[in-house]
Amino acid sequence: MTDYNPIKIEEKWRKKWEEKKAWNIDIKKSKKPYYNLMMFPYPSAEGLHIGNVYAFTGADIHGRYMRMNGHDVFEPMGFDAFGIHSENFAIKQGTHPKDETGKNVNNFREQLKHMGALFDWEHEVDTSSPDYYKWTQWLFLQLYKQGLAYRAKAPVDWCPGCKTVLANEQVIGGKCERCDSVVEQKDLEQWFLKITKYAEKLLNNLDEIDWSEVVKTAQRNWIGRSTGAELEFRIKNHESRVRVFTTRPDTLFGATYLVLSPEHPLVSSMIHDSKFMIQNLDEIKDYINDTKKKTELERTDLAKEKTGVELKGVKAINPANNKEITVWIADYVLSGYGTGAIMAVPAHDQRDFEFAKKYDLSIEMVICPNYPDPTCPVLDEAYEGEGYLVASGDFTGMPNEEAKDKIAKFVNGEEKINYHLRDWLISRQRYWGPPIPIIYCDKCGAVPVPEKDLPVELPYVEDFHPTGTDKSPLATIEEFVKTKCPQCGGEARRETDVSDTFLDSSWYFLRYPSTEFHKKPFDETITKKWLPVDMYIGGKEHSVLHLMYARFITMALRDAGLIDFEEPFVKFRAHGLLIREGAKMSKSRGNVISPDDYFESYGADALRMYLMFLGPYEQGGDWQDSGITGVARFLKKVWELCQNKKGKVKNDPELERLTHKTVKKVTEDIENLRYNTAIAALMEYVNKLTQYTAYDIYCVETLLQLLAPLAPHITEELWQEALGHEASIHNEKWPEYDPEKIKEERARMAVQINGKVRSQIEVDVDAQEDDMKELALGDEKIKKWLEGKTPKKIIVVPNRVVNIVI
RNA sequence: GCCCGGGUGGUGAAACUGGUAAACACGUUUGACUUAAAAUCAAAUGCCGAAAGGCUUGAGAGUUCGAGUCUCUCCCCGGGCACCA
Repeated sequence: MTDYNPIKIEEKWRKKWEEKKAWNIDIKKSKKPYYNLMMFPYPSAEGLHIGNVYAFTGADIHGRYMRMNGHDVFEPMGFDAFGIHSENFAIKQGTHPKDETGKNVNNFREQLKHMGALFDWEHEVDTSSPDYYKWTQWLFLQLYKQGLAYRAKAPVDWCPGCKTVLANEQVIGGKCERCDSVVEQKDLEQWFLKITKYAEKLLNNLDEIDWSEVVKTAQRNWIGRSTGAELEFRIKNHESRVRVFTTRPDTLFGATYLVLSPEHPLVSSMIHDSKFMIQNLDEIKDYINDTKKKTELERTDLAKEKTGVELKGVKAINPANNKEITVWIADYVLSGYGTGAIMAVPAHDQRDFEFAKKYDLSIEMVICPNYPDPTCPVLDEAYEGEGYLVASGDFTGMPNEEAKDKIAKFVNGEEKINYHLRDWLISRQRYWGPPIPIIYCDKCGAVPVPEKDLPVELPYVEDFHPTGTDKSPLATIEEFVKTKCPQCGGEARRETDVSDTFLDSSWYFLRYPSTEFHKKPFDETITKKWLPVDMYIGGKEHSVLHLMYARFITMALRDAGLIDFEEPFVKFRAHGLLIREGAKMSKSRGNVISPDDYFESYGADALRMYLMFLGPYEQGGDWQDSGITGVARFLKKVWELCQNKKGKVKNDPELERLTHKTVKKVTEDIENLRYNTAIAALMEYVNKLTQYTAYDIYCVETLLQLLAPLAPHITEELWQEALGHEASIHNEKWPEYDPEKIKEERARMAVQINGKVRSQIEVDVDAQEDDMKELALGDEKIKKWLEGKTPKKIIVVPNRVVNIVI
């Protein structure tokens, strides 16, 4: 009998599988395609992170399970190698991202090969290779043609750390998601993708797709749909109008002032137009300047007291009651949302209430909870609840919900839906990304690079460091910038910004099956066969980034007639976070687990299984250093079980039942990504088997088949070498169970008195309820407890419990 | 503030439609084997108690013969959104 040497057998099978290309499937001819996708990593210099291994193992088990269920599983892997993260790392190391990336990709690939996953390396993708980013640029051009890519001057978020502008989604609480710097606001001309066009579809489709609920809610929150009305206020003695967005038109009679954001266009025109006769111009200019100096973080700090300035001399007219009201500017009103102006109803909005208190503005209650009792409560905070209208002209007495529509109509308001979602800013003033394929010509304006001229190659630039200006380092490369206009042939300049990394990853799943095609991004027939993706597994940190962008791009490509589906991922599951002994793993804590250490000591099978055993996959796991010995012991037991070929004994009913039960349990658990309990069931099964001196070989075969997706190497070795099968276990069909054979003959029942367990009885499973009752009452312990008292009531749950109530 | 998760032994965690809480593992203790250690095997292990028994799923209330599971109120941890009008 040979000892279990995981390192040796894993190396052996790794080689064999690679030689045979065991997992590669015929993309073109496949009859039962199953696209099993996981989020490709960015190849950092530190190498494969244990969190990657955790994520990929769970996804690979799913793929292997589907494979044994007869599907042609396509499980590609690639590298998100372009982008700020790779570039920042190169800067830190004093290397060049291009040299760095090649090295890291090779390192990652080698590490990934140790996992024993189904990865198909013939379909690898690297977003930084010209063969890939050529099509990222092509994608941009398609969006441009559709009118979904546009250039606009807008207030944008600038990260002083990364020295580039960022998309909205990449600013978390006023800070850069990459480097944590507080972002600043700049007015710059940038390229945007019109994701807002799809806001409604992105939101509505969420109800239909089979995705983890966490991610769906995150996206719903982010899209942030709110319905209301736009109302118009006249300015007294002037032709100007102010439009406001409100979700509470029912409170219009209580609007006692207007607030404009300091950036509101009307504000600057008022300053420059003497007709307005503003009395405190200097004060207003100062306030606007102060606002400009603030970062978004300071401006939106909830803790800070609200500030504002009245536009003295300007009055607006409340359209509901024609009362004159004052007009203010305040930085708590954001220019980017709604119309950049609000009607303030201090009685029914907490923010307005605070502002009104501070500046002593009138607070008029128009919604009252205790109508028709005319006494309204005295407010020490805004009343935001339901009620009936008071002091609201003809609407007085109406329930406020009903009044929303009616008052909006009464003042000719317009129904309006607003979204929190903003267009996707994709320009980056950085080097390591695909140059945006646009040429500027003095005569023709912005001209897209003709598709035949793609890729616009990223030149190898010695000094690729971000400049810190609003220009990318490419702007200093004369040979790159200077070009001819594709339209008129005249002198022209190239766009020098590159696009956001998330554009690279927004379509990579379309590329994988078509990597062999070099003249198109994805082949039509193959795409029809393989997409949308059947299962996508990844982290929830990309809920409103990658996962939303990918959906948007898919919708846009569909509308362009390039694909025929609008949701890229039929099923998405978010895995949990892997932590270590209760704490997050991070470089700064120095508590990051190295997968290589475990590949080389316990082996990949033990590592895979331990990671999955830690807890429910979708919930995350807490790595305990001492824990891996448990699965290592288990694998050793499995090994030994297969070495001693015990005698053939058929029809041990208890063992047969357990075998079928285990098949059922493991099948259901794997299907639902509950790998931890699947492993527990296998452990129980093995513990039982080791107690037997003889059993049918079928038991061991079934065990290995159930274990194969979790521990691919050891099961292959035992299947072929110990049990003598010629073909791979991974080509075996997934075991089935017979529901008839799971049924027990006898059952243990609890006997309770007033709900407390006092004894146990054993019964035939198909016994009559009365027999169970009788057996319970006859039990010695129960008799003692009853002491001759007559039960008031006896409840029998067959094969479970008898509860005697006295 | 709003929206998702979650709170169960010393630890990671199980528990089907409400029906014997703590499966599976780690750790610990004891014993066997060994000169010894490791490995392995066997036994014990929720808490209190010598035992009988009592108590126990974040807290409190409720529904029920019976609640970790359902309802309500509240507390704590993780995450998302947020002066969004």
